[in-house]
Amino acid sequence: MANVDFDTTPFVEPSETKIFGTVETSVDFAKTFGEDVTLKRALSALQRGPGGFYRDNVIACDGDAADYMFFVVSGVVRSCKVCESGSRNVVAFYLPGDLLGWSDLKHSLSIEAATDTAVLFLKRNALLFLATRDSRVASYLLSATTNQLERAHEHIILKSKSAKYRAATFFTELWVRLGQPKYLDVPMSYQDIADYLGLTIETLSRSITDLERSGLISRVSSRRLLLQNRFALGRMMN
Amino acid sequence: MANVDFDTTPFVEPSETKIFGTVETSVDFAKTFGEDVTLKRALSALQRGPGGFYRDNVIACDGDAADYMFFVVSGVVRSCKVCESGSRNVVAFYLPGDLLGWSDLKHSLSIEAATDTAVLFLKRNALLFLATRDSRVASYLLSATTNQLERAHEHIILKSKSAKYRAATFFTELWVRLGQPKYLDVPMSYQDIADYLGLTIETLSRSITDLERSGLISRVSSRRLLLQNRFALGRMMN
DNA sequence: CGCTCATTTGAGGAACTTCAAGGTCAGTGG
DNA sequence: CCACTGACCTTGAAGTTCCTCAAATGAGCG
Repeated sequence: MANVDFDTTPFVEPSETKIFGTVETSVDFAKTFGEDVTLKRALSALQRGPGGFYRDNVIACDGDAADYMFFVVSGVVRSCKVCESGSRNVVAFYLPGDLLGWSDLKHSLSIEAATDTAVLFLKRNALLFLATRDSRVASYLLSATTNQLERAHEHIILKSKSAKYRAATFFTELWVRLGQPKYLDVPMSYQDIADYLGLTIETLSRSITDLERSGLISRVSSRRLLLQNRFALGRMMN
Repeated sequence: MANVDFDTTPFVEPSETKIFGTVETSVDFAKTFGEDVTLKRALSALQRGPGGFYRDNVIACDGDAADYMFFVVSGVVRSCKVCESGSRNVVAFYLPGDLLGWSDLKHSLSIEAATDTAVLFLKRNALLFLATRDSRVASYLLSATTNQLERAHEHIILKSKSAKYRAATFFTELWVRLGQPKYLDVPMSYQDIADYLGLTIETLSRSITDLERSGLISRVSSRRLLLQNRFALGRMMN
């Protein structure tokens, strides 16, 4: 795991950053709940943002009051823990459409932009209150948490596998989450991935080289991969 | 990780097993929701059981339809994944008061008794429907999942630490979950713990010996430990 | 081009696993 | 009561995987 310095660059206002849209993002969130106008209005009432963040900007610190939850509009967000020794664990990556920041009182993880991102801020009290009034919101929140719980369980299991298998699984699942594009353009740094998988960046690199030699993936360019034989990846167990 | 055979012993009826109470268990669950009589009645209407299980009995198989959720009344339940190679991952332990089985369609993990247990079966449809009618139920479900999500995140982080640290943390947290008793009577087998921590049983054993030599814990008897210096455990990082 | 930062590669060492054997304890039957 | 058994835990020695440190290569940018 890498020794990292916190990047404490403050919140970047959306107006400053042309790359982040505003209109479509609200729609993006609301569309999860269908076409109900009242609900849409209630949701946009409690949102702030979207906030734009550059890669490695800190969105919320470990220990901060958990007043807000975060809805990813674009880019990739990571949640991570840096321990005294300086080693870092990336606990999860969040893609557009994901909602994060479930802790009650304080965030127990640092929430950071893994790429340039746009993030919607949702006041958690307001959201939870809304859930008590509208069961669609409540059931959305519940299914969001259970999905993330399932994902976390898979992550736990993954961490007991070999380095090569971890890497292969990571890229395959990322590819699926990104909608199975022709080429996998890996959005986050290899250091982030290594910290997610519990490997050093060197071991990750060697694993990728290894996968390439086995003909399972190929490197089109630095961060652009081609998954050659998705099923062979599955067979390569433990 | 151990090569394990599935124990497919079927459901044990409560009547057959004197060790599992019946009356107090319903109360145990209902008290989570306070004294509301209607709610209590609704909850007990959708429960089946409590079912008694002996150690290593399978409560639900990986792949089974997820019709029921499980509420632990007594004992310890584990959820785990056995992969083709025969290695096993224990993903979580559930203690009395915990609710598990959140997956939608199919369970993706095997749910088993880690000790003799009593488990309440709750029809998931009914429970989810109840949540749409009573926001207290909805918010209970949400807080249960977020707690487990937080626990899973800590588990993920733990799996990147040294063997000694993993063992120390495990025993400390178990001790806390069990209400900080004088002696820690470890309820599950060392094999279960090793599979939870992603270690072999040998490495776990060596780690415990190591912790004992460091004066951090001592073995009172085989499964009864005394946490000597809880704070030194925290300092012993990575 | 020359800078910086990210990634790759190599060699040696540490941590964990594997394999094999021994020890402990509770239950069982002589 | 004591030997026998089997399940579970502990210990030792050798092997493997991954990490650490160091250096080289490659990519992106002014």
